Amino acid sequence: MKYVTLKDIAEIAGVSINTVSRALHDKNDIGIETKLRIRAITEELGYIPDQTAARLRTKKKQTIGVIITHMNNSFYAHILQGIHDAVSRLGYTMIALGSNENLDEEQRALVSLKANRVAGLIIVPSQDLINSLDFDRINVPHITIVRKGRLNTQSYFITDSHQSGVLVAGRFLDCGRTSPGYIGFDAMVSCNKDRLVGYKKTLEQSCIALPKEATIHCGSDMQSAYDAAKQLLKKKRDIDALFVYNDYMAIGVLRALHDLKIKVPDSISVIGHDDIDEASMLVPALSTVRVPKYSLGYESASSLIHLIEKKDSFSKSVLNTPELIVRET
Amino acid sequence: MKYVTLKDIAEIAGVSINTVSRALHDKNDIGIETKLRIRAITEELGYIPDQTAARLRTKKKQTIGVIITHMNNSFYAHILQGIHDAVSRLGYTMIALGSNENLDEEQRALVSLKANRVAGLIIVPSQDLINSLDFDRINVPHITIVRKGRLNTQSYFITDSHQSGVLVAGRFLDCGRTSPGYIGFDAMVSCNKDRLVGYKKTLEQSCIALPKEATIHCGSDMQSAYDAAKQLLKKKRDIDALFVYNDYMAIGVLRALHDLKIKVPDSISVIGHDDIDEASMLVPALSTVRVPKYSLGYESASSLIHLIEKKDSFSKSVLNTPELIVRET
DNA sequence: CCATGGTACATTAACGTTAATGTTTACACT
DNA sequence: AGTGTAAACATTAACGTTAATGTACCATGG
Repeated sequence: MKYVTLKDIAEIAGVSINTVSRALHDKNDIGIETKLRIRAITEELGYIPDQTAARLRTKKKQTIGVIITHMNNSFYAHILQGIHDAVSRLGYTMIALGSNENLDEEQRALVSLKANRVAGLIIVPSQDLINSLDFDRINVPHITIVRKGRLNTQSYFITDSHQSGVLVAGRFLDCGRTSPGYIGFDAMVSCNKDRLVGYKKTLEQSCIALPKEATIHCGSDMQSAYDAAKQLLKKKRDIDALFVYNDYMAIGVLRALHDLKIKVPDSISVIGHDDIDEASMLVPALSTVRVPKYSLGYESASSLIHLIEKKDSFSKSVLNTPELIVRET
Repeated sequence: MKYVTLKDIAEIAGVSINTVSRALHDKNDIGIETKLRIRAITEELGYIPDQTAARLRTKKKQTIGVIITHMNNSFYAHILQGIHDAVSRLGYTMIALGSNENLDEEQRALVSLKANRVAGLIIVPSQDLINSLDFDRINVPHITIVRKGRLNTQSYFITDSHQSGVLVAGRFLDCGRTSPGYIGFDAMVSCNKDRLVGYKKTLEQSCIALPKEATIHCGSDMQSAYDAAKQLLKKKRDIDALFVYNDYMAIGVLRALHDLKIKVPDSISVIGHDDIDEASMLVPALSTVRVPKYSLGYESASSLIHLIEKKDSFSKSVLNTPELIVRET
């Protein structure tokens, strides 16, 4: 409740506040025995420095803000872990907030993080890219991850979504599937768009069409995906291969197929995206596209901090290469 | 990069810093036209108050720290959402960190949060309760959730784990199961212990034993649960009912049973705990015990803030009643 | 013996706020 | 005219730090 301050320590030690500060920071201009005495008192009182006051003074902010879309998708849990590890290794702390794919919450999160004077931001831009954050005006160092931002101008760390589409299409072609479908997320989201393009083009190179009525875009929760899958397969029963935007949604899709009594993978093959923890444990185990979640977080945070500290005018865009993981679907 | 300050606004408006502050806070002692002029300038410059500086001055900290064990279990995502909503409705912000069920990380998280001068803490105590946080020494208002703390003295918001065990045992008895098993988490964790006691006692009241070799304790990740289930069922093949510590682990257990070619629920019935999003979408859909995740977070955060602001010497302990959700396992 | 320089401190100021206290001006009232 | 008072501002101080600057003391050297 009442925190110990430098002043408390100074009074007990009978020295000035500044001397205590110097003693704790191993600065010069301090006698060895004074230093040890101060250290002992500090230890005893359980002093924990007030980082907020220190930051106010030094103008080094040392906090990285993170805005992700979904707190309940374990895909992001791994990314957060990566960010957290990188950030704390470099002496920073992390504040993570969720936008729930909602522009209002995204804006509120942004304001909250700026009010807390974060040194930089890592953002997964929310669904509505037309109206999403105007990155030019953020005026805090920032990068987007997972998805490109609205203007595609700022730095981003994403995976090669186009390549994901290519991989999945290739797999379906190898299996001799002829009637592919796609269950995607909001059509404007960059990674959704890129995946779809890579998927469709690759299919078309082998003269397999992806008709408009075989693709559907829905919300990013399991239930929406469940509903979308049912709707899609009622409309177009002959689909024998389904690429789903992410594994989380694919869980709903698999359930829908089960309820429709469509056998996976005999009647229909399903491939998700992300390779979340659940994927290998599902029955049947979900085939998917693996992306380096942890390192995506770790590397993006490391780069952001590098940018902040070195003040490079960096505009780095990293494309991680995805990897197809074939399991049972 | 460079944030607008009150000073900037004051210079443009040609007034003192304090006048700007009063204008923005709707204080008295300010002329209406001056106020409007200042507001206009503020708006134009996109001023966002520095909460850290304000908190330093007012000594109102307005941040709640949260330490949870698992970032990647969606059970906690819902709790966090509840905390976040409660906290922000009351004008606070939230910093959430994960301990990964690890004492060191838990300690580091605690220090980090204290260094950021949080007003209060919501903690899911980590696995190793013997050595876990010494809550008496935290000296910041705090409550534990989900699990009791080491000394069981401080305030906590948990669900009635004993009752969970009773419900599951009752269900197994109703189905005529005679050889129950338990796949649990660390034996010292309060909710694990309580669930097991309720489960075992209820079974024994109907003269069904829960032998030692039918219970196993393992790590809280899917893979550990998968391994544990395999091990348990190789050792004791006749188990026909399995209560699993949580749904997340149950996903691994279901997969293990599938790999062992044991039919669910024909040969063995499985009930998890938490009712996470995935539960209803699994094939077969997981029967489970539902707990009010969101409201657990919401209510605990509301209470904590009440405690902080009213300075009640509160020692509130809330037991939420769990609810059995019967699905297909 | 006094200037020089180093050691080990203290003092002061600043970060961006907010709260308490001062100050100026205008105007009403006796 | 002189006093009181209220409105509308400014000034100052404080929150807990850290950085820059100041100072007392002692030892050293020419």
